[in-house]
Amino acid sequence: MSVNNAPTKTAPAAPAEPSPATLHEPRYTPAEIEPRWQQRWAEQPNLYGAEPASSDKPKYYVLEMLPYPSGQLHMGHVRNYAIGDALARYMWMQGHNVLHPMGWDAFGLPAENAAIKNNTPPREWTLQNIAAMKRQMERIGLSYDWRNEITTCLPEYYRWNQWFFIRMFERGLAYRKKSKVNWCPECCTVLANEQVINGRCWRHEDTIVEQRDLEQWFLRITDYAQELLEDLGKLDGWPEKVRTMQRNWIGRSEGAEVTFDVEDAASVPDDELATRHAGTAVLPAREDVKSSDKKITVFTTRIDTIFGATSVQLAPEHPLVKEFAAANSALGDEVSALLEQQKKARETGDIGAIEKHGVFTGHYAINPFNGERLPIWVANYILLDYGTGAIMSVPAHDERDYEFAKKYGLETRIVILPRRTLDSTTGDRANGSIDEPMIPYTAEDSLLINSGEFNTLGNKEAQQKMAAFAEEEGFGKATVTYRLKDWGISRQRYWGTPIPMLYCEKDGIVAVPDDQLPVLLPENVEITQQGGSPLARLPEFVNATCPKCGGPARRETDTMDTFVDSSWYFYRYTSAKDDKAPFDTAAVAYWFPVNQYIGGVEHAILHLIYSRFWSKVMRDLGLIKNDEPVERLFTQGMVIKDGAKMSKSKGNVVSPDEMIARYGADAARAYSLFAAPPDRDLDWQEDGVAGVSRFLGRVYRFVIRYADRARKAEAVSSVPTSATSQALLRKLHQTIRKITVDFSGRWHFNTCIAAIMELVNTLTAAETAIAAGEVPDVVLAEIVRDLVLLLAPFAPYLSFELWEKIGEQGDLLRAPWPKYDEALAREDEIEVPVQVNGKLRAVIRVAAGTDE
RNA sequence: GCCGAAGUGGCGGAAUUGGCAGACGCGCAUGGUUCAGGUCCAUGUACUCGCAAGGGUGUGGGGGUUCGAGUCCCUUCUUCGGCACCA
Repeated sequence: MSVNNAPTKTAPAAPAEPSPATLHEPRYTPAEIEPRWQQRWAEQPNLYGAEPASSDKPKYYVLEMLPYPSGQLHMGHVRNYAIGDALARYMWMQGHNVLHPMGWDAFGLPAENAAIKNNTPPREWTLQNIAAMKRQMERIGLSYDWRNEITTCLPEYYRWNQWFFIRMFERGLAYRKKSKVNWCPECCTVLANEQVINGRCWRHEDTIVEQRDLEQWFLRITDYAQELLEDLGKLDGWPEKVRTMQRNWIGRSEGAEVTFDVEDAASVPDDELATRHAGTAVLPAREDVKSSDKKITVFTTRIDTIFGATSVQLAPEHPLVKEFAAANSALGDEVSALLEQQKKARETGDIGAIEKHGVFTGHYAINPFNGERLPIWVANYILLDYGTGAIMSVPAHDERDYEFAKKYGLETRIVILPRRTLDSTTGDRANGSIDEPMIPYTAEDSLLINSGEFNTLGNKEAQQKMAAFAEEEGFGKATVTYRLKDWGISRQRYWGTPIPMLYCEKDGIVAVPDDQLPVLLPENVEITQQGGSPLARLPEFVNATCPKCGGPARRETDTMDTFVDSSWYFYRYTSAKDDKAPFDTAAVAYWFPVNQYIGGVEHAILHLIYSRFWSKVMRDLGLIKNDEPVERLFTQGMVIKDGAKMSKSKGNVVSPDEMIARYGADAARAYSLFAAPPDRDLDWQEDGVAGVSRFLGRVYRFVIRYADRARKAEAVSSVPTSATSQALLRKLHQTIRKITVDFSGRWHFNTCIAAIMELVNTLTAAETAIAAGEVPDVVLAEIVRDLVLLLAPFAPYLSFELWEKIGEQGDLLRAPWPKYDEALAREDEIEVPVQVNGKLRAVIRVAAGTDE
């Protein structure tokens, strides 16, 4: 309606009945109700406890990602836990035996930073934060089984990190090597590849990660690359987005390695040497030219194009480049420049955009397939850490090689043709017939030319035959390369699990024996921001005895990446008090896999790939039976305010405490479910919380108003029906159906809560009829009772309060979820629109169930 | 560049299978209740023409299939997320 004519408008205002209900009604006061129930729940420590494996209920393990104890819950946590809590409560009510645990990812850098800033020991700071956050969780009313709470920074937990580490060491899955590692100058420690995002630290998005040469401990996750990739196919309860991200991260690529000999320059006749120039030309095969002892192995996915190779390209850091540069300082300088460009590109994050530069080394490599000698170049776009750090360059059939060749005037040789080209030009393919504009021609469905005995083969077939040929001849083989690298877990920091290793002059690297575990993290450590492991400054920690020879040994002073802690924590929840083993294998066999895991998508390729790896290792150790830890994964969206993720730096943080103080925990958590579907980003609007709070108030008053009638209702065999009670029951059963169906998979809790709102709107609209006695007490009792049950997963405080008010004695959490009756939910008549030529012509009413 | 998700009122979002687009909530408007209000209640609220009855237009844009399209097909634009000289 238009609103600009208010004066003339006569409001229908059927003199609003002085609604007796509104006069002296009790008000909904969450500030009074919620603490009272919180107190009562606290007096029943086993309220949300899972039953043992002997339970006759089907098991259901619902898990939310454990938080880092920063000291403050934020709205992202509240949302995450509200989703999990609704599910846990629903599953209990559906008759499942539910494990719903919580713990603390308690090691990590912030504790050390806080220690420096406030002069508080990391342990104390962390434990205080845990206590504070636990209080917040209890205030929110989350249904955790706290009996199996874990805190990863306590020795009872981290000793098992050490135990696992030693098991992996024994099997060669943990090893030490010197290599280039990512160094965050802000964290003063090494980072895993997964913790580097566009060349920046995952915790410091403005800090460029440096490369350093360090000796570090690695876990051989690459041993499981293939299985990690394959088993993604089994995880159909995971979001496709996460599976794709992991697939990309593992980055499998099939191809071949081919080893090129490097020509011995001394064997080249003088007349040829005189004609050599800038390394742009391929030199023909010559019997009298000998190989040196140097070799270059290249990785290629297109061995079928090897006859088209016109140069070999090395990464600036390739070991052979160092040898070449040692004898040629001018080359050394140019290579340094190339390396500099590559580093810079990595740091700025657009390595794909830098201009290609290269330099000719003056050396030639011999193509083992035809004896041709290819100039060896160094190029800034070749990465040492992918493949072999060396490639064969085929300008006619690779975009990058083409670009490079064009810039430096290298030869271009066509060795594959589109199949269709050959259909029309059946005979001579010797010189090919690709038009210049078609180059680089990279299509896979093609045929070989100019490739000696491999001519006319299809390229797929050629790839197999050529790799097989290389293997027979001993200069290559088919191989698979992964982008995934081994997981570097050494951290030069204090607040983490000590790596349980010793260095003995006589016996070398020795594991700490199991009976000496845990290697305790010392408490009296001075923490500073200066580099180097803080533990190295504690002689009483460093100096140890070799368990093999009894002689002096030096203790490892690095600690483990905190992602080790979270890689297996959910197994420990099944038996957190076990002091003989990381967990009770029988309990794990009962509870695993986790039925539903809920957390943020930011862990898609950190925690979620590490923990899959860890599970597979534990399976191979014989500890567990399951191949995968998590059956279904749900990634909830972020909480946004004013268009940006809530963060202190942006100043748009909404504190859960403040929301709870103002509207109550029920309203805050129900709003976090109502404002958006859980997998999407949620735009926080405080007025919306007020709206949900109003709704809860309407529920409260409605139920209280009829609590007496509901309580006194007596079951009767036949209920007199009226149109009103029919309509109300229909709406009720439609609502039950909607929410039940949604819990089975779709999880659009926003529409579930909307459905309850609709139900309440329908009920309030019928109050005149109810007052007039058109709805029997039994019906009213059913409606009121089911309404409270429907609300229980979303607003537990209010539900418990009303449950008691309507005279129920039993535990609401274990009360059976209401069943819907299809017959009652069905509409008697439905309206069917009839359209002709796009115009609505009529709406006809037909009995429900009428066919088309 | 490649892969993925999403574009619907003033706002958050509904519309599991093609069937009256805008449920539910916020906001806003009017009225009532109230000493007061970050209270409660009622009614209205996509846009647009019209005093009204009533009409027209509408789900990022363009085309198509269909009696009927937010939904299916083709094409295109925009936003967000991931990967990226990966050989």
